[in-house]
Amino acid sequence: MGVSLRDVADLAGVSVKTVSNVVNGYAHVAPATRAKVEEALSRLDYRPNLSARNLRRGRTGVIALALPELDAPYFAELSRFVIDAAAEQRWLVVIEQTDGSLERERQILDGVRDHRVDGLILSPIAIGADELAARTDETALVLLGERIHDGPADHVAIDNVRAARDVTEHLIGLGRTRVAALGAQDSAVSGTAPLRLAGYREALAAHGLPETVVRVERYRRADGAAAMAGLLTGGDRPDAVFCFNDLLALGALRAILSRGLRVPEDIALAGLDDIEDGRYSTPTLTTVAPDKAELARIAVDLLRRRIDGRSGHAPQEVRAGYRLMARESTLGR
Amino acid sequence: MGVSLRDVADLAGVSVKTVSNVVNGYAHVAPATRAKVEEALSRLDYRPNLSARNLRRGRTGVIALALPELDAPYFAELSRFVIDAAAEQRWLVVIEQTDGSLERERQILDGVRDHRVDGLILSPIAIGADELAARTDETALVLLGERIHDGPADHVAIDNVRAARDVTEHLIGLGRTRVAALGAQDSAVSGTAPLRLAGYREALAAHGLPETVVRVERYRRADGAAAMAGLLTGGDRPDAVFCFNDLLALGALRAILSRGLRVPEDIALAGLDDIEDGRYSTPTLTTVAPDKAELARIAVDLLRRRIDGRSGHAPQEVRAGYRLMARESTLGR
DNA sequence: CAACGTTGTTCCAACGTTGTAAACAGGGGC
DNA sequence: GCCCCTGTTTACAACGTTGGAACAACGTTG
Repeated sequence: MGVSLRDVADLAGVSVKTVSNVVNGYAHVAPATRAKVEEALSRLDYRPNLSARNLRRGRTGVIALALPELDAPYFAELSRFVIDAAAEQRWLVVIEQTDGSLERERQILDGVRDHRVDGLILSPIAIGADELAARTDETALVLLGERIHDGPADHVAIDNVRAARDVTEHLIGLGRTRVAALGAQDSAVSGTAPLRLAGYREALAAHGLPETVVRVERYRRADGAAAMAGLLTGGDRPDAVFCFNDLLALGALRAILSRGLRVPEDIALAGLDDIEDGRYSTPTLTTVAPDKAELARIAVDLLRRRIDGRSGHAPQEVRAGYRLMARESTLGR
Repeated sequence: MGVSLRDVADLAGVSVKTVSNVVNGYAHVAPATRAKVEEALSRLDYRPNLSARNLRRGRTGVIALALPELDAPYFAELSRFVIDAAAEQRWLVVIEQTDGSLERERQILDGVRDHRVDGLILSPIAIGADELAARTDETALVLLGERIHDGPADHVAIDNVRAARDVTEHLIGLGRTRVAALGAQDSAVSGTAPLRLAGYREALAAHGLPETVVRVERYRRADGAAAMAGLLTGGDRPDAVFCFNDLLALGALRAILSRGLRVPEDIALAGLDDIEDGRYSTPTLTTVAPDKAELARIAVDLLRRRIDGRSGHAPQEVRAGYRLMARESTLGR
């Protein structure tokens, strides 16, 4: 093994505890002693053994971030911010991928128990509020990016309903009347899809326009392309499409362009997430930009409070900001 | 704290060590005893405390993956595979982001996080072979995606020179004669850029064609767009461009299209990495597809060997496979 | 100058686990 | 009936750390 407190203590000619005190910044250490110890510390290049420290303190200094898939750009971008925010608390972040499967989400929620992590930030897809409420484990938990009403855990997200309504209003504001929604899901118990759908419906209802809703299995480019292709072969072609995330929109864009139609002239297109790809597509993609840094910061902050002291008992519900980013895909004709 | 071996032992009426033996699958435990213990284990829902186990065993069960930035799609996709491959070894993966800064790479190599991780997979950008060789830390290390000749550590990558030559040959094969390379770098001591540049040069030289090399600061879409814009305002417009990664290519694509030029009719375009974005851009992007799953698997495997037993002493150099993916951006005219 | 408080340091125990070695029980061979 | 062997179980120590009690040294106060 490496250098231990005992080694340092021997070299400095003091007790192990004194070295520990120096390392931990305990106040009452004589300057001379402190100097001796610090000299020894740096001579030996001492690094605390964190397994031991954690065993003693009952903490691991590691939190888990569980999300559907790391290679979806939105989650990759979000992870980056979470890692950075966690680094400020001197936490390491391990990433778990659920693939959106209920199985995996259960497993992770459950497996958090083997004391490997102090807390968990979960971006749930499949699991329901009731099941979450029923969990016995007491590990700190923060839900990210989904709204489980009156949920059993702290939760941070943007206002999905309002964001969806804003985008839809934007499309309607262009003068489009056949506005489709792409990205509804059958399975999602409590995901964001129903919320975005609700926002879409609110906007259409407010203008007395008819709904067209297309379902998808997952939220990848391929799903967007396939769904869009279906929409284009149908009789009544939409003149605007709100995709529930940017990947779907980019897939849809591809499907539209490859059929010789134009965006935005023939079909205006908008997404949600503001992934970087959408800023460089042709045309660039109108979208909603959640404040990812804020989401991450809040999530880590909530987790810190839960871990530190019981931060009040009632689960908190925090909203992060977002901005509508109008780009080429919804320019007026 | 949670349930410990002692609790289980008390309930089962045996010693702590016997419970430990059952948990660890030790052979010589009487069936009756084993049954009793297992009953108690499940009654109490025992989970081993990994801090304690790791302290005892001198392992943490965690490896670090250090890469420039998680939100570059290539690294996000790669991370996914690394996490999956590590999961098979029952390792958790913590991700560190270097932002390609020498500072951060040093910091990570040196402080490999105290004793927090058993090994490190590093995708280096800035650090040089000499400095790597000089490192004192003995944590297992595998380099990923870069070729440091006769390096001091295990290393896995695709054959960047050959891959770059293949792409360039492909462009030349279309009948293009003014083939530019986009993505050279001044700073990189030993990055992939010089290797890709070398491959490009080999191909051009073989056909007696002139070189055009454009440098970039970093490998993001914005850099590709800016560099391409520069290339287009110059006098002698290229009729084909090999970008050193897909992000650069997508940025370049945007720059070309926004000037009213066509791809591939006016300019054929190819990248390298095979990120998903390039499969859905319009036109779709010709690229080299490194076998990311294989890269990850090999990296984890090399690391496992280093960690387990001293796996021979000579650093290994392993090549992963790749495929040229010809897509719309290089269709014949 | 004795009692006392303050400051600095050490000793001991404990966190939960597992390797080592020793103790123990039962069975077979003499 | 004794001994040894095998199989099973246990006691103990140790991994490196830190909280708390104990203790030593010192200066202050009555």
